[in-house]
Amino acid sequence: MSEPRKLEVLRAIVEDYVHSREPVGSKALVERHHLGVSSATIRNDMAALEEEGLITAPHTSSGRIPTDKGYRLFVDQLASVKPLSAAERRAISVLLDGPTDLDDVLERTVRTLAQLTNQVAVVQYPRTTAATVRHIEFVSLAAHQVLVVLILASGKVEQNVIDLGGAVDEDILAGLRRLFMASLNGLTVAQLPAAVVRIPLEVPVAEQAAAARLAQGLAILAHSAREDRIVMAGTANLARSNNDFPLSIGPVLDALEEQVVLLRLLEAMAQDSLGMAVVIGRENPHDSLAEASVVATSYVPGENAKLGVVGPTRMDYPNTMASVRAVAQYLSRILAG
Amino acid sequence: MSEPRKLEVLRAIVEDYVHSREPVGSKALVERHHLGVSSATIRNDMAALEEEGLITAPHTSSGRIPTDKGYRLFVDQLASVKPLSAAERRAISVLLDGPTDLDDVLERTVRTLAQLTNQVAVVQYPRTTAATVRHIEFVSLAAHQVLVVLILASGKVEQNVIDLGGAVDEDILAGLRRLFMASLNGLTVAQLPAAVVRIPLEVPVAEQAAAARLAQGLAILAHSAREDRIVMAGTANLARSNNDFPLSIGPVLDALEEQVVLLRLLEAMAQDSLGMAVVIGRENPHDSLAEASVVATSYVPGENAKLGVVGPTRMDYPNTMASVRAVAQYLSRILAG
DNA sequence: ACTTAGCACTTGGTTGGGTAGAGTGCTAAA
DNA sequence: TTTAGCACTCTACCCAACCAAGTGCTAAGT
Repeated sequence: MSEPRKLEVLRAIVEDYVHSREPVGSKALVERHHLGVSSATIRNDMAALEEEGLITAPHTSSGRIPTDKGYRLFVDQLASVKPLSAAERRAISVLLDGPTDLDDVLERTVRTLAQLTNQVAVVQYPRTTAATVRHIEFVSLAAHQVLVVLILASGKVEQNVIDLGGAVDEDILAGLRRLFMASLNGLTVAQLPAAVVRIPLEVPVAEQAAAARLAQGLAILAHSAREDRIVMAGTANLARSNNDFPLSIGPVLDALEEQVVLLRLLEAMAQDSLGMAVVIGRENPHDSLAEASVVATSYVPGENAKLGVVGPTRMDYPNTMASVRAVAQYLSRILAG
Repeated sequence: MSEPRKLEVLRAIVEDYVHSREPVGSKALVERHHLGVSSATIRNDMAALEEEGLITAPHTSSGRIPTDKGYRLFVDQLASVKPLSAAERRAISVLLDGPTDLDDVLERTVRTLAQLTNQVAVVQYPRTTAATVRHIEFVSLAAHQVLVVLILASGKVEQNVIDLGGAVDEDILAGLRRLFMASLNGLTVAQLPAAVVRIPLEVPVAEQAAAARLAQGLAILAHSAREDRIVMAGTANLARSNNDFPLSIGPVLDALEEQVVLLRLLEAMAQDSLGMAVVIGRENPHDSLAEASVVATSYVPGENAKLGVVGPTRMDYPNTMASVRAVAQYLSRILAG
């Protein structure tokens, strides 16, 4: 019994099962893949693979399907990265070229990825904890109301309306703005809250109340700027691809709506040497994703903003990984440009 | 055969079917509802109702289920508006009290509504076509790059990074900003594009190229500010409530992701005297929602920003309508305050 | 030491018939 | 107009038989 052939059998099982969604038997295998041996030999190999926990039989005397462990070995050692077709690459570039507004680009990215993979696509917003303050603006709206705008070097803009508690002269507001800018310019979002509380102490008593409110407004903005967000698309694909397995889609939709779960998961995913991260079935910490796999990668090399797809464990890993990687590369190129 | 009793029978059928999800027969009806007549009489009434197209029998000699027309008559004439329970009202106020940042509030609103109705909830952003320009800001980022920020009276902030095509002095940029502000202040978003194109003609030749780029950037922002958006939550409820009818959820998810469909639908929905709008099954223009109903209402009396839920035609209309109305009232109170 | 042919055995899915239950429509009487 | 009764019609369910696919094992072949 040769080790290489055993792995070849595993690969064949994974590929056939992903394709047909039905347990695959020894006879069908030798027919579809021209392994030069008989079905009996394959049966022996299969018994060995089952022994190792890489495949399993849903019922006695039915074909085999890969286990999570089997998929794991497949993606780690057996999957060759298929390059995307020209049509696919064209689709990506067409869909992603255009205005470079962050929201816009991420929106189109997630749609493209969903369409490309026929699965649920998720894109995490670039993390802004390390982003520095680029600009601060106070805009008078009504007598007491001021719109506080915080612009970060990453291009992200946060704003909120606050109440000053009393009328404040335009000139004073402008002066305060200059003071805030001078004190905060270049700080990271993480540093801002600590720095901002000291500012009111430096202004004339008459302006302290207003300055304190502004400071608090900025602190809130800094806080919400640090919040991670994800956008997603393609939830309908989930319903389609799993129409024979409708039981499991509820939990998955749940997990997807609880963005925190997904964010933590993306955060924790370890990437291989090529930067791809794959979590398969029950490897996942969250039970509701027990029958789902996540394929993700960072799209900005330094930071760990990620993007990826969520689909059934029985997914076409090579193609999915190729799509995820390609989209990530396009996106990082666009954001860098 | 009395007309009032016939309607009573229809009401009973709708209520039982919504509750049990199974076709309801004459015998079961007389048992559950103490109508003072025999099952044979009910059968006669049912035959009449079927004649009128208000109910239908899935198969010969099975119970009856309401048709879209039957639901329509039910909501128009038979449904009494049940007040929410104290617990429900408490849930709403707890969930919706808090910061009044627009994004935040709408997000919490949609979650609350989804949880309350166990259906998919949608909330449309307030329309901004009529919003006027409150403030414009140009922020230098890199040598050629400027962040253009457009702030509307509604509190909405749109921003985008544009490339000026060449270096521009800070002072010149400030001057341009004042000019733009003077020309555009108070205009509506709808008027902005026409007004903005004339501005570059009024500046020195040396600044015209930059002014033109800025103008175009603003026009784009105005355009995207006019775009309507919706937020939604509770898609998992769809999977849960329809677990016996998994076929139809794919199309519905599709329609929900194509926000345009939903926006147009909300737009077109006619409201009754109480401000509630209900579209039932095939009354809906879009085929993918043929088995779904939409219950919506405006949450800002003047404008037509709407909020509502999407669910199976077989839904509990009275409770759903009560929830939608209550949430809308809370939301408008919060936004007004 | 592997591989292979052959065979007995297991099992899920499908088909057909038979039955029970729920429900209807109709007729005739109250 | 209502009601009781009855014949009729479905669907859902169960059961048996059967088929197809697949396995594990043994014994023979290389």
